[in-house]
Amino acid sequence: MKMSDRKKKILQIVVDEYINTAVPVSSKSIAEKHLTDVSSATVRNELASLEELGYLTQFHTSGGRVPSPQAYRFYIEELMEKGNLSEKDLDYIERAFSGKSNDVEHLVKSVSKVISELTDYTSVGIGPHADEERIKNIALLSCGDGNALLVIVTGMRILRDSFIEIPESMTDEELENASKVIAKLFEGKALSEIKEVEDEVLAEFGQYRQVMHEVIDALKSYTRPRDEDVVLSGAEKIFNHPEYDDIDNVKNFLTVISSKDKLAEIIGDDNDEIQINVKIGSCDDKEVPEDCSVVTATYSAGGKNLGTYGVIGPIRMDYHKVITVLENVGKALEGIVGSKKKETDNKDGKDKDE
Amino acid sequence: MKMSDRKKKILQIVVDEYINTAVPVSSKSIAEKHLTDVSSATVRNELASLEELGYLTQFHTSGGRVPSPQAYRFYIEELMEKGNLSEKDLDYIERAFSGKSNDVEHLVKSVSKVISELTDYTSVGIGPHADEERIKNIALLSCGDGNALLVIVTGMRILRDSFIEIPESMTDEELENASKVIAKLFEGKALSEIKEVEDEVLAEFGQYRQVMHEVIDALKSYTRPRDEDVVLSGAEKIFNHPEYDDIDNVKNFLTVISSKDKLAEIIGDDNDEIQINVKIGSCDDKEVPEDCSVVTATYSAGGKNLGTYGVIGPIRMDYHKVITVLENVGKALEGIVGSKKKETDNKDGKDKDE
DNA sequence: GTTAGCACTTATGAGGTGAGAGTGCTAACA
DNA sequence: TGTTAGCACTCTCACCTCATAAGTGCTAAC
Repeated sequence: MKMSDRKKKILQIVVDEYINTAVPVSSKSIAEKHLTDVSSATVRNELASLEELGYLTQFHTSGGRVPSPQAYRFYIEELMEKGNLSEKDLDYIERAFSGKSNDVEHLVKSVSKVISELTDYTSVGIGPHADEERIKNIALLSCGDGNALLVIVTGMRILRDSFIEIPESMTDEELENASKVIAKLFEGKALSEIKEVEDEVLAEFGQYRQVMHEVIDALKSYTRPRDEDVVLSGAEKIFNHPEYDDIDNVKNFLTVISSKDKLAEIIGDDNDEIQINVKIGSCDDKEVPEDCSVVTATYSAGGKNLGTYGVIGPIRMDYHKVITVLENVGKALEGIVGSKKKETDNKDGKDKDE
Repeated sequence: MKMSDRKKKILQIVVDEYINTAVPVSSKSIAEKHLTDVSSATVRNELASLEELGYLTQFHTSGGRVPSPQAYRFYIEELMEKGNLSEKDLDYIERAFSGKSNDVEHLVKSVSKVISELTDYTSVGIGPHADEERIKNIALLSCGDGNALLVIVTGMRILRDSFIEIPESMTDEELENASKVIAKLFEGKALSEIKEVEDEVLAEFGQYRQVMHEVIDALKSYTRPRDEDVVLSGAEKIFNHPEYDDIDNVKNFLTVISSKDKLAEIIGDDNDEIQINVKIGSCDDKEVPEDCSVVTATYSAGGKNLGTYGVIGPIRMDYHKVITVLENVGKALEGIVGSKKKETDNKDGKDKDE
């Protein structure tokens, strides 16, 4: 069966209406409010046929129709009317990101918060993979009790490990020297390259091979994603949506969002090439809880990955709003981080003397 | 009216029973299960009198009785039977804290997790005030783009700030020297003492006064409590308790626990001298949400504050279990951190050369 | 292809009922 | 004076019924 224009129009009305009201929509209301030139009976015929095509479902015979996941997908891809945010919202984004430092933790938190505030849904953010970050500085700081703190600074991110054990015989001065050597060795390297230079580096450290081993292990550990990189914002926002008047839904939802692992899984395996990715519960992705929808975007600026951010909420989500917010936040980030990047590059150019 | 022994006994039965079953307890069940030597009518008379004293309330005439907050308080102070944890639980605690590093973030997280797992309630932890921490090491690490990272290491805690701006004219070498001078200046000082030495320190830095200003500001900022210090564990655990089958209660609860500020307020203003502190919703503390109860303990080891930890849940809480867990975790921490402290002290002694 | 009309289905809410649980009170008893 | 049996009273809860409203599917006519 072909999708006539009228079918599309009606489907769009159903989805729009349902997103706004959360009430199953009836043929009568469509005919009265939106398609005044035909009768409810005609609409009814169209609805029946849309149902046959898999776009609509009914809870019970007399309950109006509700869009299926397939309908949402079609809506997002073809039907949704484009439009931008209000001045107020754009302003909010602008102000939120002005004067932010280049610390990745702050960035992830504030991006996540902005998205949650503007969309009125719970938002999740996960920082960029550390793999490709290049080491800017690295130091071993003595703690005076047989331990040293390993600090690693990269372009967008400060990493640190718990303490590293150092031999009792190692003096503060030796530690300092080791620190300098290590800094020289690793400066400019990406974390993903550590493995490749491992053997070479170890060879240089005859006496303090063990310390170096620990340092390398710590560095390698940062290429794995960490719980701390996952940020949640606006968990309480789900209560603003009537599907979460039901305790079981809340339970389900809360169980998922209280596990950073699960969140990371849901958000994480995005295809980087898709700018906006929509996963609808159970049908697209078995990690996404049933009855939930996840919309994510992976941001980057100046060729640098800035992490993946998104919104998690009911399938009946205001996709238009959410997608528009995600797009605009992306643009804003690109602008701000992009301009910062430029400054940095210039300075780097000046400073560099190799 | 005086509290006869029998009244106490009956009150204890009511509280115990209600904590276990969450069902209002009736005179009949008390007479049948616990006080077989008197009739339900007698119990009824006692219950009526306990109600008059303010220890019990009824939702409706035929609904059995429920303990009032006052009853819980009395129960905790006088009636509750003491007893220790099972071997299994003690083992769990033991294992959880073995091999932990002295990084405060890890500590707070794992303590909070252990408490939540063992009590089956949501747990909150807040790290120790940084005020009294003594600086062990401090460094400025160049990031190569007009910024430097300030890293501060203290005994129990690693602090770090976002980047600090440094003058363009400052070379890496100068920065390194400044870093060394700063380390010497502040080593051994408590964060709370920064203010006192501020002027003196600034005087030493003719050329790079501005950098020093930023460093001092950053240091001072750490004496204020920060959101990041508050940790939440087992939020989903509330669903294991029937009072949270009600959506409004869940909403209330979730709204509170998703704000780190609110959590800090609830947990934070403990009197340090009280080992275990119980706050019952609205009657003890207006920060604690109504219908909620918060039990906290402030831990310390070797004279060092280790933070405040606790449990938040329904007023009908298993106080005995919770308090026992908190006590045992406290003891375990004291043992472990205490022994670590000793090691550290010895080494410090060796190393010190002033 | 569209429409009016009508029978059919189902949710929802009001109203009623009986069982069950628990209490308060009273009068009798030790 | 404390304890008890007995009984009337209150309140919840589950269950049923019933009327209503909303919405559909189908059919026959346009």
